[in-house]
Amino acid sequence: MQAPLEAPARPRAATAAGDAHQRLRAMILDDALPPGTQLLEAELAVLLGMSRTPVREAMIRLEQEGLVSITPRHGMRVLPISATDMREIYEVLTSLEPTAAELLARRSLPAAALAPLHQACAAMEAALAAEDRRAWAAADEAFHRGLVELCGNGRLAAMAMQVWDQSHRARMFTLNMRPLPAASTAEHRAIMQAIAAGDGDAAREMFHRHRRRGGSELIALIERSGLAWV
Amino acid sequence: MQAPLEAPARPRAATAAGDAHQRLRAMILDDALPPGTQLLEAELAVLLGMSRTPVREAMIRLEQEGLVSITPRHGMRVLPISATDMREIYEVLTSLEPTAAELLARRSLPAAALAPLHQACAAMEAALAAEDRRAWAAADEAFHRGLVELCGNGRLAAMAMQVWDQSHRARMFTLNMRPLPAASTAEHRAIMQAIAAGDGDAAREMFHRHRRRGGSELIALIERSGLAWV
DNA sequence: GGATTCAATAACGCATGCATTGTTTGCCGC
DNA sequence: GCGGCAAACAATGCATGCGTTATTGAATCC
Repeated sequence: MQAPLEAPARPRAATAAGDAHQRLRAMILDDALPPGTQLLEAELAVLLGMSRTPVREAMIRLEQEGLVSITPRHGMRVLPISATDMREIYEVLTSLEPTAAELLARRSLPAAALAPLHQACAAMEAALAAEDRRAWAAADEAFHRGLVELCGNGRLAAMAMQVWDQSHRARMFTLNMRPLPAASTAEHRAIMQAIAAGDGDAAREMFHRHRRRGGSELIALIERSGLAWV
Repeated sequence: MQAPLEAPARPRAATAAGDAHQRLRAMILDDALPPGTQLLEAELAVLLGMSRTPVREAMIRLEQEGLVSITPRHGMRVLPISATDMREIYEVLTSLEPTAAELLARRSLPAAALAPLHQACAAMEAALAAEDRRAWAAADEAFHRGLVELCGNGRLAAMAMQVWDQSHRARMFTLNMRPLPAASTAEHRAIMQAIAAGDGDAAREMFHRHRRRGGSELIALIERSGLAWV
């Protein structure tokens, strides 16, 4: 986990540009390239073992995804997340995810289609019992990803995942600063049941409250731990 | 308005890539490059008077904005908007914009800051009286843009504008197929007043109903006028 | 001593060339 | 005449080179 800043060897994408995008994105989310890191095109080209052209294309994608900023003579800078950013992100999620829950509930999918959500809930409960925060976070992510991906609106899903990614590091960082997320786990299960029952209004409402609570907790944590953060 | 497919002369961006992005985006939204249009990198390079490199970078941006798709040996294709796309887009807007209205209402900005919205409302009412649909659409866009830009959440604003752009052509196309948007105009005014009064709940609720009605009207129109559209 | 200007340098944006790879055309067998 | 195969072609993805321009550092002036 403390490898000396090296490009992880992954299943290569078909193109060097796609490969660069995936690998840089992974390195940013894993904190292998911590916030504030500045890298020039040429440095990235060496790091990734390719020329500047595909690196540039990857940088453009990462910039549009809100993970880095590009400044002409200073290369690419991994963006930190401030308390303001977290507020924005949670406002967006508080808006989009309850909508996704409502849409999903109203889709009346066959019960089998909701299996990923059931599994995520179970994994969350198991992780809570084992007090394994990392496993809990993974299950939480699986739940939220599954929810937006199943809701039947690809644009909504892509947007939710985009801000979710932006806040990934902050969630990982605060994970050990929070009490065990017992309430949150129970809320997921309740939302799950409302969706399975096809109760769109309940699913939306419960998710809304879930996000409001979770968001304010996280933002409070971040503000307490100092600004200009992550 | 029927120029023979030529790059419009605009205030040039600092870089050729940025210039290409702006110009292509404008040409797509203005229907100078109609949906389904396929253009190879080399063709775009000639059209825009630059080499393939900056064109490629512009294409990547446009693809991430959901305006075109890139297929390796077939170049860039201007994406059409189907009824399904419109449903997705309006679901996203129905989620994000009421949130923006609520956020804006709760910001209690000085009254002067809401001037853009007041002006947009007035322009909409004037256009309605003059039965000028094009002017009405412009004012409508100004209102919605102003709303999300003033709400204090840049991410939300960017996301809303992205899907707004995606549906621009469809709105323009259906403009003359709809009755004069009298109800919609009145709703904007009412939302405006709720925002000015700082009543977040009312603003959100009214906007929610506004979008639901407008969305279903538009989708009905599109479905009636045949699929695989725009 | 500190600020300013000019020159050297470095990074970038773009153009271009090449190898790769998918597509298409033309030919052959049926 | 039609389907299949092979060769030519074309578009792309990437590497590379160059001109432009911002930045840095050094020398000079106040």
